[in-house]
Amino acid sequence: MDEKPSAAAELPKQYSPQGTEAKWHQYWESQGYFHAPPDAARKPYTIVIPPPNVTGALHLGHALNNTLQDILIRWRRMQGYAALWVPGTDHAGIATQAVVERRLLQEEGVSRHDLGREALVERIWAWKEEYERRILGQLKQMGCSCDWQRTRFTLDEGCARAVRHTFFRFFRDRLIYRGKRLVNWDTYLQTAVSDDEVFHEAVQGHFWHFRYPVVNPQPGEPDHVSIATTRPETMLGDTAVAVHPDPDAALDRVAEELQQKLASASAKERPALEAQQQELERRRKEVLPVLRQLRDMAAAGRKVRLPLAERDIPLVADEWAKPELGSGCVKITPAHDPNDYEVGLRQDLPMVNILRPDGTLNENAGKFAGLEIPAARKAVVQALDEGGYLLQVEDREIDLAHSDRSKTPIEPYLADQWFVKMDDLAQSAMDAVSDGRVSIVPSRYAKGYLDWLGEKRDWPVSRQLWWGHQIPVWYCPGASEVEIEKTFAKHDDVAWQWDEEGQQWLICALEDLPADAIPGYELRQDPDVLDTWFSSALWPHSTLGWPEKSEDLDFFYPTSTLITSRDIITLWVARMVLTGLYNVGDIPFHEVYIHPKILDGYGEGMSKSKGNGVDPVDVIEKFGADSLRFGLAYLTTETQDIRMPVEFECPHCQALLPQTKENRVLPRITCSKCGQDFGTQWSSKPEDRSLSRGAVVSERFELARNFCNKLWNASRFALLNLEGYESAPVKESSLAVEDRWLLSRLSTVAEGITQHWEEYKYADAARMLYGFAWDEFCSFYLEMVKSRLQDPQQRPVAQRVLATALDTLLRLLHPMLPFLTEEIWQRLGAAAPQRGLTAPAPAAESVMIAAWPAGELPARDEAIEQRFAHFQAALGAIREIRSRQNIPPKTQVRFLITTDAATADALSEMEPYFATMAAAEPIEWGANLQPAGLVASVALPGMDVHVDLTGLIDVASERSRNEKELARLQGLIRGKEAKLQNENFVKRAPADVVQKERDALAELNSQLTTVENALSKLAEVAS
RNA sequence: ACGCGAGUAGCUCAGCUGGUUAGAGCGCCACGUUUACACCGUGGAUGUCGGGGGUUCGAAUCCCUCCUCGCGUACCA
Repeated sequence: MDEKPSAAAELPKQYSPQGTEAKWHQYWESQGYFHAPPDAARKPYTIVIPPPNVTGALHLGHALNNTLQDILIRWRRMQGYAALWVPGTDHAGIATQAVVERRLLQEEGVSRHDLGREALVERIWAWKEEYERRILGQLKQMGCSCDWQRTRFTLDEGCARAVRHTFFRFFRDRLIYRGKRLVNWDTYLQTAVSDDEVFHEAVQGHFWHFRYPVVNPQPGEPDHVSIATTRPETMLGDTAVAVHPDPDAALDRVAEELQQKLASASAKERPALEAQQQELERRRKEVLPVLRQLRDMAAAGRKVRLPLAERDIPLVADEWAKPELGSGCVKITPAHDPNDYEVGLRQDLPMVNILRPDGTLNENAGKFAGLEIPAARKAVVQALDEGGYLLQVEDREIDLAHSDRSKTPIEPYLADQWFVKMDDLAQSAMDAVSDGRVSIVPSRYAKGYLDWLGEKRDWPVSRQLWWGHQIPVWYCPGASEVEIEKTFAKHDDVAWQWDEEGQQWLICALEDLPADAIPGYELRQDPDVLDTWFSSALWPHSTLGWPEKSEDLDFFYPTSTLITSRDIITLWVARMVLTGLYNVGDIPFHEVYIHPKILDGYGEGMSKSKGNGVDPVDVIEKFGADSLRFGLAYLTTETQDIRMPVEFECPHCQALLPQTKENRVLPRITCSKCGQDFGTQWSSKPEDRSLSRGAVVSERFELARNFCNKLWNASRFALLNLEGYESAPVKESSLAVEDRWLLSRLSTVAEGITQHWEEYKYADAARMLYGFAWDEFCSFYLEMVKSRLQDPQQRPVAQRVLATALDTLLRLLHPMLPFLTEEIWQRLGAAAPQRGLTAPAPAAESVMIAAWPAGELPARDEAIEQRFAHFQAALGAIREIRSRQNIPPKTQVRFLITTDAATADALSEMEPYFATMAAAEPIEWGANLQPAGLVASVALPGMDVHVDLTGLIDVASERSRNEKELARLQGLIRGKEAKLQNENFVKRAPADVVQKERDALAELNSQLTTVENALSKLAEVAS
């Protein structure tokens, strides 16, 4: 016969995600499912993507972040919300410029200054185009259901307008100001960076002790002061030496604190504290008198001689000098140290800057001018030594500040910068979280947010870069206020302030001003750009149309949830809250969910520079996007970061080679299996680059891949058995036990998953679906429905339930496994276009827009679930006996179950399934039955299962098993008895708990009897 | 130094509003090709729940303390 193969028959045995994924993404896009216009008939659900930096391609951290967002968006969309997910990318000012500059230098030997501003920015735009395309492509490959029509970029026109308006409003409201401040200076990139762009790293350094001579020492006075530093070259910028104004009181306070500590110290801590105490006493005797003298000398306006610079600098009395440390005196370099800067302000000291922006010393450094810092350091130390000023050098580990972007040491540097005043803005953002308008999940992260904002440190927003939003301020030194007013009187989009420090007008405008805007003067725009977080801070409202009036903004703002990682809670989340409140008058989002970080197998964060980063596309190619998504969701628990051991996959033989700290940065690796070489991301030489590249993957996605395959095959089974399917309402009475059980379980699971999504319990949801689909749907339901599908009488109902159950399961799985579920949904649609039990209806054209399961199936039926549990237990017992007795799978066994009448009744209905699932047939079931002949037994709560072993028994193994079981039960019984004999327990524990223990004991005793009986029977046989 | 998190089976992790006989996946052992699936099936072994103290009738779960690891923040003349 020439049969036409059905769609189902073509299904391969293994699910292969390659090919199907791109197809469905295209389909969804062509159907317009991703687009979410405002829709008054629906409730809004909005997420704005944390825009990935266009510095490079996405890694697994992004994959996690975006998977979690897509799961929520798909789920809410199915629930009927107008679910909008706004995609986009971030220009990442300093980071991107640094990457491109480095590239230029490496490949063309060209610096930004060689190229010029315009050309460099052009190059960065080209880079941005390339990586934006790559990033958006990656997101699509992952299945992200963003509204792609709304794709935004923090440097696009809309964002530029939002930035302009915000800056202008800040300026007008005097929330933004310009001033000389000590900033973190990156001498490599030649820009200021914020505290948050700085990381600290311990390096080996030295601690130098110098002496500064006292000018004209009087008899009895010290002739020098001793100071110490880790950065000797800064002494050229010293403008004072400080001593504590009341060293006696300060030392007393320290002594008192020490005393307190000692009082509560453990024996182990005591010696160290006592040593400190002794040191303090020594200080009192030896150092304190000198400090008193110096304090008095400071009060008298005395000076010390600064060597090399040959300047006289004052002794000042300031609390910053700690009498308990070092010599008790400290050099003050206001222009190059944050603490000294504060002292400088307090004491009204001159601030001598000794650096040029490029990190070389300037003319203030005298003969050291032009040297780079390391060279200057050496030269200064040598000169001091030669002059007899060097007292001592110690080796010391120094926690040195580095720029996050250039990885070079940060120099504190005095520069003109723009700042945003944080007082009220920060307070508003704190209030929003304190009063619960914005809630942070998990809540423990709220503390860091509040602490950080609580410091209310002004936000330095200017960067000496070329890639970013240029500061919309024009300088005009000469004009009078009258002239300015005359020019701009009719413009409410221009505001101005007098800059006292710079002796010039600062003119801020919404639209660019021409250089000749004020007749007779030349305006010059500030060349700096804004901190990249300035535009990111506006992201939730700028992407929805602000500052224009916009339907989108009205409908979708505030957004629902922000999903991000913990390291940008302050940098980004806090600032979005404050700008949202300031610009729009409302919070930007109701909830912030903070997800775990992905670490490698050694517990280290993933990064490009470490070489342990994983490209999600590698994972997708090996395991499929659904496996990537499910695997990540499965690992997203509330407290644990995600440990992800990383492997290279040999491109020749597919062997997985564990990544170690050593091999992960090699340009070429030899496969230990096949002996062939392959390349890595570090390959740069032509001979390495020509090798095939080994993908970097992790075996932690195998669980998800296997799960997908399992689902695929379960569906394959269903589809193979849906031939001749016809939809019709199914009467409840025609349902089989397993149908009712499965439907009850589906209802329970649907509720559970909904709850988990509401609470961001990704791992719980994934585990629940994994367990349900594998252990219940596949291992039990499908096995049980097999025989009914063979029976023409029962087949139609079985098919209808099967189609409906699979339909529901697919919808529950879809947010996590969009591609696989769509693939099956479409095939299911071909085989069973109308589905449903009470009122079959045409299935949705795509699972993506199908309704989220809620209340459509019969509610949970505890009785049937209980009954089923008995069946599963009995079946398990028989299988266990078969296995331990080594009974061949095809050999039929007979069994007997003693249990109460109700359970026996329920079990007897399941008779056929014992035959198909355990090759076992019942002898009898009921109360008070005694097994005749030789049996193997398992005692279960509420029932004993005996399998007739005539002619089969392996006595020895049966005996040892039973003896083990006997001992186990006896142990449990002893524990329970002890508990129940404890009067306190019986008296104080709640009655139901006590009763539960009594019941459990009775149950255990009955199990024990069964085992004892079995053993005595075995003894008879043996003798 | 302070704050947060973690320490549960060989590995990676659930469980922690106190009351089960402490679970899962991988790995391991045995059996198995039963017509959806070997990316599979059936069964099994494996844990003084980091150490010590306390609260309680009862602690993996609460409190104190110590140890180890990770992260964050601060300071370091």
